[in-house]
Amino acid sequence: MTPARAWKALSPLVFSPPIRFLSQSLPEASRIVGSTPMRLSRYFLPILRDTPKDAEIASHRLMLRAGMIRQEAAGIYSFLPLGLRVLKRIEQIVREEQNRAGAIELLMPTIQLAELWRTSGRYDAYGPEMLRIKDQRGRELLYGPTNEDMITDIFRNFVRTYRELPKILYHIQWKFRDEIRPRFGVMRGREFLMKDAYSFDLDEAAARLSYNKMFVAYLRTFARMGLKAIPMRAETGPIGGDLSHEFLILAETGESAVYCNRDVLNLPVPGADVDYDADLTPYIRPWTQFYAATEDVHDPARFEHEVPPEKRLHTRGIEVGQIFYFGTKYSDPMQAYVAGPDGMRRPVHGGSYGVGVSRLVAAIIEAFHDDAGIKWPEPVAPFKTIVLNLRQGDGATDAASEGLYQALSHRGVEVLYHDLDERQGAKFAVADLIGIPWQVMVGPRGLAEGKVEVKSRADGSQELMTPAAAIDRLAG
RNA sequence: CAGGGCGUAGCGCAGUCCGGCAGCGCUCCUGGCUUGGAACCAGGAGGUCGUAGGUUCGAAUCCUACCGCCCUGACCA
Repeated sequence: MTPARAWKALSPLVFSPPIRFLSQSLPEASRIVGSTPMRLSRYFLPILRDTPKDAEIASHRLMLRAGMIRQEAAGIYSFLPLGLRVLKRIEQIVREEQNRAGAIELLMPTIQLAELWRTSGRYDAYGPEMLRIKDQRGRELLYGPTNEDMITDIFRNFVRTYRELPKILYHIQWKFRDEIRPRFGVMRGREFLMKDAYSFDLDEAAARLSYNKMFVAYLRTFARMGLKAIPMRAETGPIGGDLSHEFLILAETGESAVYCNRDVLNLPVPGADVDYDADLTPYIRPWTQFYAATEDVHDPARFEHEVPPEKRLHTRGIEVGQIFYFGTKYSDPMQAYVAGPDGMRRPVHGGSYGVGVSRLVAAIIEAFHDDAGIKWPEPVAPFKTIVLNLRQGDGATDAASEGLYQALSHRGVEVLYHDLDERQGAKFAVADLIGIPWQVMVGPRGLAEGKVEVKSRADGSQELMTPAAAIDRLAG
């Protein structure tokens, strides 16, 4: 049947309902996974009242208590519904900024052939932290700890000429590194979700442009999550040069000691309108002109010479991203060559750019929490608002809460409705623990004046307003 | 991997030294009474004491081996 005949075959009668269905479901479908409104009585949120003894740092403790994760083995976790929502939000921000910078998404498998790693010479070089396995035919496989080898293999199979450059390819995939000692929950798990991008350019000068794109994309990515991530000069390994930076967020519980000039904390982040095809150095230079280094590369003499005493900041940080240029490290042994303008084949210059997506969930909590629980920045929060019915079972309160929940849902607000038959105190505690940015408290006391109370989890400020005003505020 | 510690109910723990009915708090279930920061009262459910072997009339407890998990370090997103 041709498309035209198929069209005619559908009578208006049967055709119109699907159209209406489609138009209604489109906004819904365009949302990210798990982003629908929810009532707690139907959700799966296993809150832990006591602190599990295994959890030492705040983020690990809070993720377990808030029912975000469950440990399956050392360094291996299930993401429960609430945790998955946050993970997906972070992933989506990373994705959007990669796309904005011109990177192209693909998806490589978690399992790789040992043979591939032998062609790059890394199978034996990589240590015991690489999980090596065999299939039933005795074929040697491995659970990928990274994907440079595979992406280089993909690239060399399809790209022959400099005319197709530059290219930045990325994926967001689970990886496994059999760390000697996993710890701190998903902060340093063995299995972890990572965005890794790989750039391909004809020479070092071009590679530097790709590097700059990722540099700017990372500034934007972390800023969108509410984080102040500081690029710090990092060790470049055997390649040398100045093209490697680690992005760290400052936190007392961080694993690295850091030294920097306080002024980097107030530098501007490029806006969404940044032109990635233009010269990006004006955006980058301010970030690299100030001293900022982790202990590995810290130079005390330089630090004291370049940074006035009152500007010196020595604290700890959590690495959430890393970018570096590695030249022809993989393209040489794997013969990933392209023809240049002169017709001569030469190895492409590569770089790789990682973001620890699952680690960011924990890192954000380290940056945003208090004694009562998590304080999610809105862009990564599992829900934007939580409606607390303070007198469950009371007709007027139930009706007002339900109405608020429905109205917020219809306005597209991601709302969690706490409709369990619990006392207010318990509901407040849960709301604070799971860190939803806005709490709307609906109780007899406020309703007597026709008001509900909107509370900010971030700063604790509260405001009485009519339900209609609350809806406008939260939907705005 | 080295050093240290821990495996007893869903969670947190006592009991192990000195072998003798498997306990406490929270959670959970039922009912009552309550209602602005994890109330209270009453009743109830829930455990192959990490696994295997050994000693013993008898093992959570003593012995041996193994497994798992956590902490510190070196390593790492």
